[in-house]
Amino acid sequence: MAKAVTKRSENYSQWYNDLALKADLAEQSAVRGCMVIKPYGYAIWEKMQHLLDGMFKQTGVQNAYFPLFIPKSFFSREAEHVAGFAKECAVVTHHRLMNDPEGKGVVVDPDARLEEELIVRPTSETIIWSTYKNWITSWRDLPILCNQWCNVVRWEMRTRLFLRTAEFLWQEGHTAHATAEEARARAEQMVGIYADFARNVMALPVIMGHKSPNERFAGALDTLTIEAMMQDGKALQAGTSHFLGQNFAKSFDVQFTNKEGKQEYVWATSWGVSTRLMGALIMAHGDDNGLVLPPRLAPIQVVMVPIYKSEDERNEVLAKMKEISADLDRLAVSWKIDDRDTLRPGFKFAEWELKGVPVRLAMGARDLESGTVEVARRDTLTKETMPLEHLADHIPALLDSIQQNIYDKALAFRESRVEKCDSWEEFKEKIQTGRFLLCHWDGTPETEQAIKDETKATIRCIPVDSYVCEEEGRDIYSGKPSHRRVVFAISY
RNA sequence: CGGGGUGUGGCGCAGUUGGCUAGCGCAUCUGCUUUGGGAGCAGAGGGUCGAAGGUUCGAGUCCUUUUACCCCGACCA
Repeated sequence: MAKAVTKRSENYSQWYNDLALKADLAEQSAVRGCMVIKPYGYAIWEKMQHLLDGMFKQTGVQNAYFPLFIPKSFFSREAEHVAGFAKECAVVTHHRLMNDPEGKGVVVDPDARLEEELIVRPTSETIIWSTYKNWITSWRDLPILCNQWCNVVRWEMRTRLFLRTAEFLWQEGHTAHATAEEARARAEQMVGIYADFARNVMALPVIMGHKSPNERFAGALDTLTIEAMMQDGKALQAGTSHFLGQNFAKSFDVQFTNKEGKQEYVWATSWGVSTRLMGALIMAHGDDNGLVLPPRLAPIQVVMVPIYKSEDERNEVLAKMKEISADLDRLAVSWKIDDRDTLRPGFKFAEWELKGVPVRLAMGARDLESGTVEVARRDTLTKETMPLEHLADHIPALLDSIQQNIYDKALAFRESRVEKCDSWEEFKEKIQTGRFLLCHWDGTPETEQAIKDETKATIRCIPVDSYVCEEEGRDIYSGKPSHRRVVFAISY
């Protein structure tokens, strides 16, 4: 096991990469742009899946599964959608291999060319809407509320663990509604769930808002987003929810008979979060000692490290730890006793810190004598010795306090880097220092593009629940009139 | 696709104007001592130096070709 990760302050991206590797979350695969998610990383992802899935189901959403392959013709029905994804699609052209006639291994059989190429889904709107067409005839069939957990492929030029990989895991929800109002409400409801999940489970303060037309999903009329600030002050889009209007219904001819007996196109939404959330977790909370997991997401909430000199001592400590673990089971706290005999305590301390386990209990001869245990918390790296008797009752409160503290810390960090800005000169300078700048914008794509070209900054969102600032002013760049401030930042 | 960089045991690297048996740290294995913050000592194993061709008495080192990966742009959750 290597020593500590690269210092966060020295090289942020290297720190990030180091952390993902050394905390045993994931590694680069030999396959171009692809990632292997290791068991520990996957355990965290599974927990995210489980919690989100529960939240979806409470709103009536059901899980389903649609094919990985999309016939090329489906894909090209919605013009804007194609334009948005065409440049990053993997395409299946053949269905058979053969031995190389010249004996150089295996080659693609030229006779096995597909009549119609299949696109490996970069997102499933098209295949799903071609299916929904068969499901929907009457207003009684609506709404349809489906979600799928799956992988998608986007052939990115440059990739980074979790943040941007050629293949990634996500959930995508696709709903069909009888009215525009209902669809809009659903899109808002789902982004609300994402915000709730980010804030209360991931301890990630996010800004909820609308995307500007430039940043909108290809084919959407409105895109809602949650935007988080990473510890380098850059923005990360952590989840999106789209109001698709009738675009896909029209492209795939999905109509229903309404209560008045008239044919109408259905209204659609889609929404998703991906394994990118894992990247957000690392970048928002991690420190120089490694990952910091919010207790509600930690696969292991409490790790116990025995300290001993003899076999007898070892058995005695482990027996006490078994007792503690029984209490923790009753309290639904997940735990692990690290009884590996080949590693020394100091090593284990460092390793579990690297992995971000919220609470560590250490117990040795000293504690056996005095009936105590050492309790260390990951978020503050502080330790205290406390009597064994009331330990179990103390743990849930401690986990809550860690959860809250991680959120508060991230929020305070963001607050310290969000500011209003009304001068273009100041903007150009400040935006490069990792800040969210609240500025006036004239509402035109041209202005946003010009700002992006000059500074790389984009409108992260037009906020709806924090930093809302409806006031008259002048565009930071063009000087034209504006009615509200929007959030500008450089993003991942 | 444009600009820059790197390929040497599992990982990270050194290798001088071409020279003798290719080296170091980490990791691995064995033994003993250790164990309350990433252990110490002793020993051992592991390499066709990215690939192909060339120059030379002699190439990790020079030349040509090629390939892979990384970083900075364009594209993006």
